[in-house]
Amino acid sequence: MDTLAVQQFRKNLRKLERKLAVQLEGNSLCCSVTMAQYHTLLAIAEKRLTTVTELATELELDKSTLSRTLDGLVAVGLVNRETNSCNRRSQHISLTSQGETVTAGINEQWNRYFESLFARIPEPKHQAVLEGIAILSGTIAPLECCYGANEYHDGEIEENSEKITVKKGEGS
Amino acid sequence: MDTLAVQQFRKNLRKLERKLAVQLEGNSLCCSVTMAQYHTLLAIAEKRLTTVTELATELELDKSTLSRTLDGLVAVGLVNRETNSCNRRSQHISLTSQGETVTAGINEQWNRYFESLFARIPEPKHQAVLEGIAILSGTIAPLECCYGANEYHDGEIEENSEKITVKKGEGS
DNA sequence: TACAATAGTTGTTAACTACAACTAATTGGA
DNA sequence: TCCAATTAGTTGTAGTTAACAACTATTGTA
Repeated sequence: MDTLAVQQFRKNLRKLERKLAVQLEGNSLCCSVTMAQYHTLLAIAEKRLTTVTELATELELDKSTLSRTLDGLVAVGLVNRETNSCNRRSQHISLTSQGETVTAGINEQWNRYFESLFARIPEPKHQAVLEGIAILSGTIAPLECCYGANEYHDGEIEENSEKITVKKGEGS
Repeated sequence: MDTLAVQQFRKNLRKLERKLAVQLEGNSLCCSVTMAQYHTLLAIAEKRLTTVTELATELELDKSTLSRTLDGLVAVGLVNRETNSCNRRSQHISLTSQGETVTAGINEQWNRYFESLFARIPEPKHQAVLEGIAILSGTIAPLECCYGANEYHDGEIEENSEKITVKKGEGS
């Protein structure tokens, strides 16, 4: 795997990443659920009956983050959150019937979207797209902190600032 | 393209999306730039000399969002932001030499990461991954609002709430 | 019983984003 | 020439997503 191919791959992945984030996620609100809610609904639909901790592990999010996402979904009646009577610390999380309807609807919409997307890709290339995403999604592992080498900024950035960000709305 | 294949594809893409967002982006901070800054630096590096509007178009972000991302990068000396003397409304945006160093370093790190990632994928599958991402990143188009059909929630969600979210830190 | 572990929530902070309203500069007519 | 429209960018504000730390409540264990 030569560096040039990796460079081009990174560029494409970056583009894909931005498109997923900006073009698709940006529009998710119009379907009445936010992207976090969408991911959560689909994860619950898959498990059918689950817990906060299990969902957080599945989605690789902090329990607190998930707890609040569930707050929203429970508040609008898409998710049930019932104390487990066998272990009153834990909760049964499941979709309400309305939640199932909405999740099914969202699924249908996205299926249509991706069907129309594949319709714009030449038939012989379909397999590469399907397989490529499957392999990649199964292979990506957490990036270790400053993977490989980080010498370049130890003496260059740190001396200018503790943190490369700037408080908003406080300057001047 | 049958629906079952699309379902599986969506599931994988969703997994990839989460991994990119949570596992990789979540760790980007430790490399001294945030993910938004990283995307912006790379876009500037590609253009070499650009403007706020051009960058915003390229990254598909609002000008105001980009303006603030640039604030941060300028504040730490990675980006130059100079008024264009020919048109004093616009600005020349470019990397400082330090910005180039940092960007090159980030590139190197990510190249190493992806090289190690490809090392974990069987050789004959490399082409499918490269091609699949390239095709997909070139094909994804904006999702039209409630693409296809949205009948299912017009009478089901709206009657329960104006918005499927809940104000945080204000309830009871 | 006291202590540790587990499950989940709340307080707080921060990054990222868009939209609306704004300033400043430029362009194009009347 | 002067005024309106356009263009470039910034600032105010608010919403979504997320993590970390500290907390309550419950269960398990020595």
